Amino acid sequence: MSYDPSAFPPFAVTVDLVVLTVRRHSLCAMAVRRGEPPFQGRWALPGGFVRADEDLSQAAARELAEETGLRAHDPSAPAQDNGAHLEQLATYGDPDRDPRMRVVSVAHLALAPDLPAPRAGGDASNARWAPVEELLQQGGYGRDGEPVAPLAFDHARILADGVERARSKIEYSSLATAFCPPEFTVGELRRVYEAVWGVALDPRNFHRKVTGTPGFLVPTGGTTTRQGGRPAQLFRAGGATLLNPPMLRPEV
Amino acid sequence: MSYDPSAFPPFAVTVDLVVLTVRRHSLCAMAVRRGEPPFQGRWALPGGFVRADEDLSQAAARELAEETGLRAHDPSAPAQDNGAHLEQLATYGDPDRDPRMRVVSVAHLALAPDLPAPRAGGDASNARWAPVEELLQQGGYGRDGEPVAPLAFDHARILADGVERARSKIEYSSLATAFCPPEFTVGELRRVYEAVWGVALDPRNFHRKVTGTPGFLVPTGGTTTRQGGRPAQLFRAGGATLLNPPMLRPEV
DNA sequence: GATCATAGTCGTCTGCCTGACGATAAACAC
DNA sequence: GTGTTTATCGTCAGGCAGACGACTATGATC
Repeated sequence: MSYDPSAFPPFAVTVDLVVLTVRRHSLCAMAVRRGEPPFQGRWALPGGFVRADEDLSQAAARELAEETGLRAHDPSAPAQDNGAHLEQLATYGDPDRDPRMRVVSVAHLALAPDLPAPRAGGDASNARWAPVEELLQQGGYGRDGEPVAPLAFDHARILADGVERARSKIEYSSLATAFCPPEFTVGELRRVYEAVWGVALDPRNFHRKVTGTPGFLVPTGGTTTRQGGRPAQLFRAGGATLLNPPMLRPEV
Repeated sequence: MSYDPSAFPPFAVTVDLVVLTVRRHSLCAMAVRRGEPPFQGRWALPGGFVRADEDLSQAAARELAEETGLRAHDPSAPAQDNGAHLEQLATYGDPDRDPRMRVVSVAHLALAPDLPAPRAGGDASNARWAPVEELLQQGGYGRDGEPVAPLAFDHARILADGVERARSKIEYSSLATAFCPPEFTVGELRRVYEAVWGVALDPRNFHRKVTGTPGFLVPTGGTTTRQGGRPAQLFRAGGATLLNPPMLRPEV
């Protein structure tokens, strides 16, 4: 590794965010509308430049706060301070991914409970939650019948990678609780799995599995009927982060 | 995401490589000795600057070839052309990780079969395979009694992350075959798992498991006695990349 | 050449986990 | 009350993993 200063080309470094949540039983991602070229008017993932004195995770947490108002979860802090889970996803550095200059983007994945309304610098019309299938379908028509343009830059690929990471990670970790409010029921947690995986799960087996995994759920003592039906026990996320044995995703 | 050219600080972008192999029943990583400050004379992970017209994975493959002579496995190509498995690991961008300038390093993980001898620009004394525990122990004494200096920069953390990735990934993927030559026996594959995980596995249960997983192993018809004992069947890696159900790593 | 050490391969048994699904409980709507 | 919805407990069969016995086929040693 030689550091002759003339030997390396300068790069711009950004962080892009795949912010996922579950709304109305479907997996949604945050998208912001680009206000300037290139890809002006198209939807893109939120993100921005890493500052000179910032760590990558700091930059991601700052962007997350700016775009969504969410505080990032300090990984060293105890669970569930209502902050979002934030982790590095992957880095994208194709020379042509930005037409203007060489940009390397360190994508991060954020998982958040369902939130009121997005804000992008206070302008709600330029930020929204959209179902990931809608954002990923190339040039189809959205739910409202409007034609859908693909995401700007290589953001469709980044989003797809983030969704895949989330889908696989809730199998063997307790990360699905990051989509839930601080207190939640087994049924709400099951609906998270169903939305993220896009499958239906047996409520009885799911209940047995999650309540039988030590450290996954801690009962708070309270109950709720906010989902209708018989009152359900409320739980908080337990200390366990790795599930062993894992949740099994039904095939196909 | 605004692109005011005056708004972003310039970064240097490098790739660092965690190259792992299994030698003499222990997990080893490639280390190179630094020829210049900072950390002159200390061991470090191989790596170098990303060039202006290079993708990140291209840069990693180029560095891998330069430092080890290994060709990287094109992920789109069929398995086992004797190239190494190469994947992106994570990106490290702490503002202080390099004392001279702002460097963001995109670390990659490479898995290779046991190789003859390393070469770093043809100079063997400046590159070696070392057991990962030896490289990761901070300021202890190596097997030869010499004091061990920690790896340069944040490379100990990068190596630890790479080792952890490899340990977990061989659980649910067929990646352990990347440590094996094109043809190998069940026992050789088992010794890979034992070296990477640092545990002993039951040869009978292991044999049942790997030969019973569809697509994991394909018999070549040949046999070998290179390990002594009764001749063992030779296998190639099958097409399967994901193991379902996974290999189970014994707890502690 | 018999014996031993080493590896490989095939079976058996038991316990645990999962998927399928029946049954009951506790709320709300009418 | 009746029906609907959701939650929760139980049962049962099949599959897989861990523990481990038994046998096989080579090379090494005496």
